[in-house]
Amino acid sequence: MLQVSVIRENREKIVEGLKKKHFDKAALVVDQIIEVDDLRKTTQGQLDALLSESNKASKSVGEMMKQGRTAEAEVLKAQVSASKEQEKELKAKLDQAGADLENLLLSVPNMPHDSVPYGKTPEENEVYRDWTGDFPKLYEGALPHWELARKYDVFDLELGVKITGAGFPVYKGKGAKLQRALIAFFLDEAEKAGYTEILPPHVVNEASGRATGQLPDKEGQMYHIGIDDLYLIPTAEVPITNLYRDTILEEKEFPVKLCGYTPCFRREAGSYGAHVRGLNRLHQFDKVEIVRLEHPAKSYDALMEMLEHVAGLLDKLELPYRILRLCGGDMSFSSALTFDFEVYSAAQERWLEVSSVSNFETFQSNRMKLRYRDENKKTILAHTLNGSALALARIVAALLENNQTPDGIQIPAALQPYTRFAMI
RNA sequence: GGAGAGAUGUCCGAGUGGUUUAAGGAGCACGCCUGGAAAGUGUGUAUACUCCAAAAGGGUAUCGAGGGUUCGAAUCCCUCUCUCUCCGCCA
Repeated sequence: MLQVSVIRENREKIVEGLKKKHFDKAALVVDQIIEVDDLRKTTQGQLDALLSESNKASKSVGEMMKQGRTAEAEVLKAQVSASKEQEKELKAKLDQAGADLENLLLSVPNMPHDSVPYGKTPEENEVYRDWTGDFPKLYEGALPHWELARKYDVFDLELGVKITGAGFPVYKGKGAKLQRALIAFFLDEAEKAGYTEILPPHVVNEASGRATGQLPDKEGQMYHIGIDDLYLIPTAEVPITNLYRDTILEEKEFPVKLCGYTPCFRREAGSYGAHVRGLNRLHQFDKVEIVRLEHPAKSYDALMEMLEHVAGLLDKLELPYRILRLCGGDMSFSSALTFDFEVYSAAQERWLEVSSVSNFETFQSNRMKLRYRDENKKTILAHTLNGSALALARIVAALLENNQTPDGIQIPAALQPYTRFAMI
């Protein structure tokens, strides 16, 4: 959520920037925001003045009563009573203006960073760092991972359908151990990089979903538990970032670096088709997430650091990857700048998105009231960032496919201490 | 699930309708004192919105949340949320 003060001061720049996000109503909505905010301000001024008078009068009533000047007190009482109606009206007007303003602000996506390329579709994303190494050469008869799963019995989608539904895989034997190994590996690497491990709840309340930007706009993407009004988390970003909702940090507490493993639940409504076979798109998958809270002046350095952390993970797993800078049209609603990591899957002959690293600047912190106190004791919104480090299912797909040999599937050296087997 | 108690500032804690402008204590910050420290002592120490060109300084709201009664509510009433204790159930 953008701040009204920022919108007021940078109207033209914001309208222009939001074009990148294809938010066509930008000019109109920005004008509405300013108009409603003006109304809110004048109304509050009127109400405050009225309340101030009532408060003073009430105090006088108390004094008069004490001194026994009851007749005078009664007159004053009647006066204050009379102004009540007007107070009520102004209060209602103020509440309405506040609600209208909130709704307008919630409808505006984050301002993209200057470096974000124009473009609408994933094809228009910019290749930030291409893969310069070799691509795996597979032997004759190499299989896609869903065939490999059958051959080596590492996961079973049909069993998942039986007990839950489509998109909920059951991992088995070495397949299950591989999941566990990857989670432990990713968490250990994050710890080495200075991230504190968090194991949060896997369901969150509405306030949390709102703060990180999943609600109200992306309601249909999350599983909702109606009986208790809770949501299954689509990513650990939601509970972990929300640990700091309604918090004022001291400047010296930066940077806050957190990581956590959670399963992720996504309804993925409407995304069915040729590219969703096997582990490519699931309703439940495992992921280790890194989250950072940063001083605004340092958030882009932090973003680059996170980028290198994720790159390091893929290097250690010996997977070919490239980094994309997302264009305005492919970025999420709440992000200011996003880099995606894609791993090349040789058997499918396509790139698979395995990580997304984003700077949200103040978009989330404004919604969640996450601030810090600067040297002048002023409270200022912090910047929030997060990235997948990494999402498991597609990493598993790529590992199975790229490392297959006629004798089995080779486990990368870095992972073997965790799997305690070298081949599947 | 049943019964009871409770929620006050950074923390502890007083406060049952009007100098509460939230007592007192602790913590923290700055100063005095000291050779230095402790002790002592003084001052300060919430958030949001808003007025003012800015600063200084005002106004309004906030005692778990929302509503109500009243000229006036931390205090009385209603609804909700959460926490604790005991019992029941249970990994």
